[in-house]
Amino acid sequence: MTRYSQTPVTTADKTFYQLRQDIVEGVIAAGAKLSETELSTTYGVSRAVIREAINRLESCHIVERRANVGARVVALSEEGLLALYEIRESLEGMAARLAAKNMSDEEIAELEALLISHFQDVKQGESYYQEAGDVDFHYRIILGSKNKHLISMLFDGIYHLVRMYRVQLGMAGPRVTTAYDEHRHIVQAIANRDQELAEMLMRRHITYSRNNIRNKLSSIQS
Amino acid sequence: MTRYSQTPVTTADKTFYQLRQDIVEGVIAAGAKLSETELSTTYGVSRAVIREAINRLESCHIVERRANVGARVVALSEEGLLALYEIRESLEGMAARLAAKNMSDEEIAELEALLISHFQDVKQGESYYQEAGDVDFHYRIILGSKNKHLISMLFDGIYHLVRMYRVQLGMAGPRVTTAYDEHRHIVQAIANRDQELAEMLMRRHITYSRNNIRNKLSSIQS
DNA sequence: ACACCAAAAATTGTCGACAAAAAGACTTGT
DNA sequence: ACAAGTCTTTTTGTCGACAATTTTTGGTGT
Repeated sequence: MTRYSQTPVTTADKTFYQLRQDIVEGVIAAGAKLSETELSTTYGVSRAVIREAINRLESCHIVERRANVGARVVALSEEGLLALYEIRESLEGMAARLAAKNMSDEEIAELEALLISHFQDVKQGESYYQEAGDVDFHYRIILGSKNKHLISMLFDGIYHLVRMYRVQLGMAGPRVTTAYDEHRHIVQAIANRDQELAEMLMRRHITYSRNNIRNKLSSIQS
Repeated sequence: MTRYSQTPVTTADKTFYQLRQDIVEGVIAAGAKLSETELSTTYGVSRAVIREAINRLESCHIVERRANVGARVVALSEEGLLALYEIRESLEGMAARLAAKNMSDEEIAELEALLISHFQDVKQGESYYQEAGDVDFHYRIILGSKNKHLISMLFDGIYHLVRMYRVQLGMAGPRVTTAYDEHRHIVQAIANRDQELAEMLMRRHITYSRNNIRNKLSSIQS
């Protein structure tokens, strides 16, 4: 499988990945200030390395930086999450459309196989599907778009932010069986090379997730 | 008007903007290697500053970097440009949808006024419309989406790349009068708060541009 | 007590130097 | 003449120190 994962080579790479993980997982709290000197001692690297890592985190929209002042981890908000899902609807809808056009027959076969293995999991009542399975499914379609920018925007940017919300606001979210059906129909459309339908179904699928999340959020807040 | 333009404050900022401009305008050729030491003498700043600038250029997908090897300006290709337009179709379509939902009545009025001033230009046969006017129109709608990520992706990323193609492959492109009509219909849909239609018309508008460009490119190559 | 200004402390921005890795040049052997 | 390996050179990666800016602290006057 052609996976999309750059192995870290330089220490700045490793520090960037580590920092991103620590922020996404909540080890470093949302909204917290990132002191360069403090982080450099914590992670045992020079300030230059920390600076490079922070710069890259800024490009991902995981931290916000003000000149001569410093960087803060972004604050999580309901509207922020909904904005992310608007992007996802747009970009992943297009990804599904392009996947229907550009995926090889072999890749589609693999996608169908993945779906079947998920079906087994769902039938056995495993909750595996919820997180990794869902992500894997979407990953394949995004990769199937064969559009470099699309892939990078979603994998390097949006997805880490989405995960940050998922982890820190605790949205594992069910929707397992219904989501499975939606996935199935999307794959079918892709297999039929029906670009319009693939895009439409994907957009709906994400809109549903979005509404599901919004309901949860408002029920928590009330 | 709430414009989207960060004024450079640190020298790294300025160097980044300067470098980006020089690449977009072709002063530094597409595909060229970016030597850190060379650039630091050319621009009269330290290597650390150059490195930060290059890192930010990498986030914009304007340069590609390989660890321990160096950075190169991206190569321009037909498929690369078409891929950019796929993203634009998706993202700006969503922007138009969100603009129809989120723009204030005042902003919409300003947008209509802008359109009228463009109409004057077109009637007088001015070619002003082609570049700045078109960009301004799209900018307002993107800003009108009120989606931070959407705005950043297009303004900080895609648009500079698109301009790089325009400048270096010399695509000023006519389509003036037809594009004007398309713009008019889009504004009308936004004014009517018709989200579906606004998105659809914007997507068509960009698809037309895309096809126009593709025809030009293939006619050049043949 | 509060507002305002000035000095001190802390933090970010920039720089030059050293370490590590890659690219190029040269030698050697077949 | 060509290939492989080694040494040299060049380039990138990392580090600590200095400069510039912001924040905090402390004092002064009203």
